[in-house]
Amino acid sequence: MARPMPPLSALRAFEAAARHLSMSAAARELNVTAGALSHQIRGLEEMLGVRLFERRVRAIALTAAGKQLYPGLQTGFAQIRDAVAGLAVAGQPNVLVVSTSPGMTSKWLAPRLYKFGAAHPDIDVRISSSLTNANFETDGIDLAVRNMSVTAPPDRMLEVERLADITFIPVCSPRLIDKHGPVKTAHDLARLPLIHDETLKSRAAQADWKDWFTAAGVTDADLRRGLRFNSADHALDAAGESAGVLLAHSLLAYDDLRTGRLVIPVKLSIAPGRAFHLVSARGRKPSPAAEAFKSWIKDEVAALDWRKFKTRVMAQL
Amino acid sequence: MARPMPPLSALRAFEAAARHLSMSAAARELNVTAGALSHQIRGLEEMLGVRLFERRVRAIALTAAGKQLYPGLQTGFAQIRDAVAGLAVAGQPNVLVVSTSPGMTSKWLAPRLYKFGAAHPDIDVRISSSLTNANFETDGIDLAVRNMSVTAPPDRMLEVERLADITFIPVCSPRLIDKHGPVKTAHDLARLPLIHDETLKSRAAQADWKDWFTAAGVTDADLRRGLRFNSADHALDAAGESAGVLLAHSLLAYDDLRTGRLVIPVKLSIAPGRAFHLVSARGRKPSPAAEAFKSWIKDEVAALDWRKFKTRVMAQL
DNA sequence: CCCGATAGTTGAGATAATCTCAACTAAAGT
DNA sequence: ACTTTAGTTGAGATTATCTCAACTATCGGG
Repeated sequence: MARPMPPLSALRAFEAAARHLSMSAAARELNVTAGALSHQIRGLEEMLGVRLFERRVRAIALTAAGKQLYPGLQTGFAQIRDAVAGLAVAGQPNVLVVSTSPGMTSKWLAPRLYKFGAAHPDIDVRISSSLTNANFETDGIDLAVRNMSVTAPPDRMLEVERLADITFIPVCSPRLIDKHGPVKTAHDLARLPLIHDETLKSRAAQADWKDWFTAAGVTDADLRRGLRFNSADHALDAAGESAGVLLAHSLLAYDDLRTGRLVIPVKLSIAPGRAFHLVSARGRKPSPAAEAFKSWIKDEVAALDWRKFKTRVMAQL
Repeated sequence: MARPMPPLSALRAFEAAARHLSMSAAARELNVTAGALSHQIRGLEEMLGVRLFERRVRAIALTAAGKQLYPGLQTGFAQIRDAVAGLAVAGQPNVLVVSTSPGMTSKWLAPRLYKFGAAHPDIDVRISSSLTNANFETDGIDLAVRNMSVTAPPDRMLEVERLADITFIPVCSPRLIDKHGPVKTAHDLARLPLIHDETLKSRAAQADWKDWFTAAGVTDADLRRGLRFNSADHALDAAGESAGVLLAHSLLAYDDLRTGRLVIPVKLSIAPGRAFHLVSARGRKPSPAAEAFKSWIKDEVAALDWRKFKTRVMAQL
């Protein structure tokens, strides 16, 4: 026989009174009068058909039924409070929530965040990683790093600062070249297995292998073949595993290039007219944590040494 | 900055709508109009200062904030409901309350309970499903099926019987293999999207992908990526939908393997030294219903045919 | 022993939270 | 093109929750 659920406010009244073993203390906690709690609990007892408290004149004690009911309610209400409190984190002054793509997160930002942490031990940075743009109004984020067109019209709701221009460069594992023989020209490259990074493909025009080969004057490359990924980090990992040659964001490939895990087989690039941008909500006063982060990330970008990875930009798209 | 607690009825409205992803369905469950829920949730969003749902004209979807808030509320309200329900049935001789995890419930136990009902029509089995261990003293349960270490020290308050050893096997939809190409080795598997089942992660050491890849000799798999679930049934459902490859409990994956919805792409497993156990309160005379259930579930486990799903156990953790 | 303080209860009425209803928008289905 | 459906919104109705005041009875201090 299933009982109908009693009112949640009555259950909460009981839980608080059981925890304090005092109507008065529970009333203070819940900002109501002891009379309110007394009514609530009496009503609960009538509905459930059991006595939950033994009343003494100036004290209350749990009955066996009350002892049975209390722990599950205590845990349940605690979890509800924790869930609400967990959401509150986003508004805390020393918590900074930065939204960016998984590719940018795992291939460039995450490996550097320890430096920010060292420089600003008082600031707790949380990376909210998703393939779609997070919403400043609804998703509790403070800042975003986004891949956007450099000619995008201003959005009245957003402050946007250009951070790092994007070029697309072919990258592959040196082991791929060992396996397939020397690669000197775009034509040579066309016979390698290709990897396609299709991040954003459905939402915005992106440069891809077709653009690269066209700019290089190669018209007969078979672009249907090859692995396709919808996250740049997965595509870069596949390239690192010799799965093929990837047309990669230079910034995201940077660390793998620096370690030698990836090389640039043909030093020709295309510039799609896009850049990573720092984005925040217009009108919202930027917090010191957000200002510190912006300053730090600009320094990190400025500190990158591209001299060993220069390419000739064949086309400005 | 701690937010004041919002009204419980608003949180309940949100939880029901989030669970159904439908205002109409949630309204039916709560016996109110969709307009009532719409007002409650809008008020909750204003109070918390975040959007919890993205509104489409005839549908709603959770925002990131909504996804963050929902699980804790869902668990919290489930525990409150269970606590009230537990009070209702305690003491009824032909009611048997069995506590276990949602994964065990929906992926293995529930599909078989009709057999127990057929064999014992006089016994009313109630499954109390939660992610945390229920308490025999307070939660009104008669028996539990728990994932425990096989070397756990005896608990003076509990009778514990080993039921079914746990191995972790990689499983995925055959459609994932169709999409990504042949998977023959652990290295091959490393490039598939991963699914992480984080049930129990915060409470007990669990085997995970890191353990599996390490045992397989793969040291460069990127384990930060992939979907994460805190309930095995959700993880298995995602795997069935081709979201990736999951390191699953063999027992919980059994039915999906048997039907072919899931396959084992690389037949390598790890054995974490854990097993499902039957647990009851020591000192309490076991009821005939509990004895019948124990006997039945042992028979069900013994009847499983693993011949088609053999794997090589790479490591005993 | 008396008196004041304290904790809990109870009934009546006030307050405000919650709900229904109707009208609306706009996408989906026929 | 029309109908159906899901969700939203404002206004007003309903009812759950609350306060208040009066009460009971124990406890502690003088």
